[in-house]
Amino acid sequence: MEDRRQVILDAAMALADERGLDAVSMRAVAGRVGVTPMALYPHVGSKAELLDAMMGRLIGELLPPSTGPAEVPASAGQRAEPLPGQLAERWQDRFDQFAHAARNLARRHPWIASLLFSRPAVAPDALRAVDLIYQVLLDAGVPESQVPRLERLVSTFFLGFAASEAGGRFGAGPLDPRGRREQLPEGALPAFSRLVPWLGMHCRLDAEFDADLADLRQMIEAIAEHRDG
Amino acid sequence: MEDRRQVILDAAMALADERGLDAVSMRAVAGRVGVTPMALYPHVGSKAELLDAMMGRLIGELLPPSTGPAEVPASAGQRAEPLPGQLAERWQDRFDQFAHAARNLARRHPWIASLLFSRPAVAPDALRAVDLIYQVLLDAGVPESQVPRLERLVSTFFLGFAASEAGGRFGAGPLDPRGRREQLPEGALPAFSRLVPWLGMHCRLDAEFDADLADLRQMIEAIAEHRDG
DNA sequence: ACCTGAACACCGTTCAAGT
DNA sequence: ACCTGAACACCGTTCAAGT
Repeated sequence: MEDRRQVILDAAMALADERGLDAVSMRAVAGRVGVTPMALYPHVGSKAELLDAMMGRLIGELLPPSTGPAEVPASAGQRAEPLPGQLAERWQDRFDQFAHAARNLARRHPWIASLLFSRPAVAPDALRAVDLIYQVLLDAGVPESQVPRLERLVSTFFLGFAASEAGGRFGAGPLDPRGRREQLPEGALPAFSRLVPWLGMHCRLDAEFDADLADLRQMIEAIAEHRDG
Repeated sequence: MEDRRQVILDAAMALADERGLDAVSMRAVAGRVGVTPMALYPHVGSKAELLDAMMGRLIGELLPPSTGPAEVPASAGQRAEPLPGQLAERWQDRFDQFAHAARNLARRHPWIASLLFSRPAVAPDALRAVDLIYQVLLDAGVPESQVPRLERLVSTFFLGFAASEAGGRFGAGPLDPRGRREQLPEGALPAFSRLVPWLGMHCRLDAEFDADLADLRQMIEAIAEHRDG
């Protein structure tokens, strides 16, 4: 009985991976399963619940193997580079581990970013991910009163980066010939002219992400140092 | 002739403000203008171009009055708290000014965040916004080679925060009774238990945003100080 | 030059009916 | 218990036709 549900989820995720989130319609998913659209409803409730379930599964893949059965594991499909079963000792390494796992996941399943922004991640595994970052921040020495706020800051950046990468916000960039700079009067962009040598750099997003992580770690350390803030 | 286009844009933005981005269909916009759906196409090209134009207008509202005519200004409608015509002297103040203007705009028009993530902001005014942040970072003493990357880091956070606020990601929070913590085994969330006293804080998102800005400013200062990075 | 109307290929979801 | 088929109220967009 739960078997049918997993098959439906598999089909929906495959469809999202292959043809984007817009291609995930109840009709298309049903077609892939080989069934009438209406046959899905008893199993997934509605389209919104289907999307929530897809999100929950992906977040589960992000985490180290659970100690308890939060959700039935994916029946088939590639498990996408989860965190290593053994977490690193240093908080800095755990921070980078999680960040890279999240970004790699988002690159494999680009549709997750827009989903995460559009609905509260209330799946059990989402809470485990939050708890993982909480622990990183506590181990770094961040005062307890600041930990929840910093978790939101950091995960907002991770999500934003993933969404930007997936949605193409970083893609074209200000040097794109279609960037309509010509429509602006001379001198309207004073800072651009000074920075022309550096404006092609964002093609190397891997290096950029690493540098961002280094800056965020430094920020966390600074907050941990003067704990009176 | 351009008059009709502005009327259509007004209708689309009003619809988005009142009933959300999903309510902006070509048919609904046309109905509001008092015309057949197909009458829109000569003026706005397609739905995608209509959404781009809406985004361009909103970004224009964010900026101090342009020195050149980047776009015909909004014909009617509330102009939503743009930056003051006179920009602050200190980069810290300009940083906060811009961040607050962006957040207030996103609260007034919650649909902009999902739009910004889903298509590259290639409107002329978007480049002016990027240039404004470039200038702030340069004035802070950030090395030129790091400025474009830091602009993306900072604006990614701004956008992510706005999207999270608009989409409800911060909303329910981990203390929400529907947050299915009960489904997790005891001890699965070790850090949560230590932080229970602080988990209600995110209801005061205004204060949280200010604290985030302070941390980001500190990060920028740290990068400016050892310029050898 | 500008708009209309019918049409095409889609949506999510309800409801009564089948087996 | 599980699935189907027809229907309802929607989409964006094309195309030929009107004025």
